[in-house]
Amino acid sequence: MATAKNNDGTVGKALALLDKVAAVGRPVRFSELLVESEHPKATLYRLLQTLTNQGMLGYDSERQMYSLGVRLVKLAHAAWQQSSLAPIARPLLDQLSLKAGETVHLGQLDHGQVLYVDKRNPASPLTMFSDAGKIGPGYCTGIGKAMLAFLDQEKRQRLVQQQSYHRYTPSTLVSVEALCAELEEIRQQGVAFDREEHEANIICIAAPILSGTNKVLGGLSITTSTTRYSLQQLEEFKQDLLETARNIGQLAESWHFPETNS
Amino acid sequence: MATAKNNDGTVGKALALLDKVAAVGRPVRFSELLVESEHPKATLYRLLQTLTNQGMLGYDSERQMYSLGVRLVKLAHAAWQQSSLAPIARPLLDQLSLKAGETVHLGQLDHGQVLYVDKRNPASPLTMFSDAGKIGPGYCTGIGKAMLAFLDQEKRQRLVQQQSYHRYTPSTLVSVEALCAELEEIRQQGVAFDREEHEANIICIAAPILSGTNKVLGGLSITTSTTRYSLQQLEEFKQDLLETARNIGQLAESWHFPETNS
DNA sequence: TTTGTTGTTCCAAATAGTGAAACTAGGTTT
DNA sequence: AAACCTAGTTTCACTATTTGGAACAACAAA
Repeated sequence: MATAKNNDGTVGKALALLDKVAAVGRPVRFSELLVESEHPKATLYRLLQTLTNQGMLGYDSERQMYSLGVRLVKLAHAAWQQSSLAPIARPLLDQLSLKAGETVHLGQLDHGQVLYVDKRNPASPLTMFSDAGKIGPGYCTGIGKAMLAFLDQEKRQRLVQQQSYHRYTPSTLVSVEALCAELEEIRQQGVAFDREEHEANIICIAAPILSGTNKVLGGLSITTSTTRYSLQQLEEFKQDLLETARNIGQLAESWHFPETNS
Repeated sequence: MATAKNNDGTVGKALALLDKVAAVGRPVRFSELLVESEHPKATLYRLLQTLTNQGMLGYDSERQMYSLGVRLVKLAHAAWQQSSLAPIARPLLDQLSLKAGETVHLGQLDHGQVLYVDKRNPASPLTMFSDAGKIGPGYCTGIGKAMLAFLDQEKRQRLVQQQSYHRYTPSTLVSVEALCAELEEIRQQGVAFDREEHEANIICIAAPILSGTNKVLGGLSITTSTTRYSLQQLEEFKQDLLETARNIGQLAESWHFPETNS
């Protein structure tokens, strides 16, 4: 849940508010925001006004509803392009997904969670949880575990502690100890598996994307369902997966690379 | 160029700065921002700090470079989903693009320009933010003209005046008069054509998406190249296009609908 | 009309933002 | 190695902005 504490003055408050509107997921009334808000009426009101005439929020004056604004979509386009691995990795994702014939995900670390930044699906549309901009848990997805495993001790420790450990399926790892052991295993194997830990029947194999100095830049996975592949069969993609991850890392290296967020 | 004047205090300044970083399009140094900034060093510095630890900017401490942050990508996902026609229109776009066998664009109006919010290309499957979030000119694209044509007199007048009228190709309309005449024509026909006005060899047919009260919600186009279709042949899609646009309008109606920005 | 919502405006007090200037850390020149 | 840049960070007194209680408007329900 942890979104931005109120440190950075007005800007912080404004952005927290944006998050709140985003979290609601639909246009929302002033009063609805007010009850959950810690701000007094007037303050909240002015905050909303500011955001609205900045285009970060949209306001439907007939229905008196606030929603996220188009300016965000524009900004995000730029963000996606310059601050994610996605544009760099694009051709390589295409290639990998084509070769494997399965869905490929590209993710980055964001406060211990996985932020999916791209996805490639060769035709057969499995319905599952993902799309660019979506976030997923770190402790029970292939990409999440792969990234966590290769962080340096200190960061890893911190992030492992702050996972929320909800038991999505019977296989979900729900303790710090279990996760740490798993991460150790992953470090040895070089790849991580999701053994239906997040969603029943969905399995994947994942690898971290590392910089030249072994900083974690992101993660890459091949996802499929148990009706089509077994975990053993998935392992056959290991070499291709690792190679692609390595290539993406190198490409990122030679370009620009904002390291992933703690 | 016109984004946000410095009215709304600190938040406004912070967001303007975000835009600036976005505009550069690559990671950027403090000093580089400083020379273009009207703020004194210290102010700019603190602004950047605030944005950075809010996750709106990323900071690479080794290279001392700022770039847009991942938080934007998350927010945008939500924005795209709740504040654009895209999620509603999705299945209809699929259908239309499949039927026509050509690329389909979905756009909304944003300060007189076209904000593309989705795209469907029958050959290569979409990736979300790669194209969503892009902006294009209003006066020389199919979608742009279709939307402008169906605005009410007053808004249309204002937006037509503030177009930038750059001559992209020999066919580009570069005067208020020419554009107004064209818009009149479009209103009569119900659809707009892009006759290689924005890019050589690229043509399209476009229709506005209207609400029940005839407010402009967005626009829809089928794009192709002159090597494959003539304008006359494109016109054959007119009925399908109009029907899809009508359906999207109705769907939007029955859900929520932030009207497009002036 | 009265009462109850919900959204908007006021204004004195408090807070947060400002920016000149001082400082620090690397690197370059003399 | 001392002097001198240049780029980035911190300080601090000053001031403009933000704050929020309370009053106000607009509208609906009783």
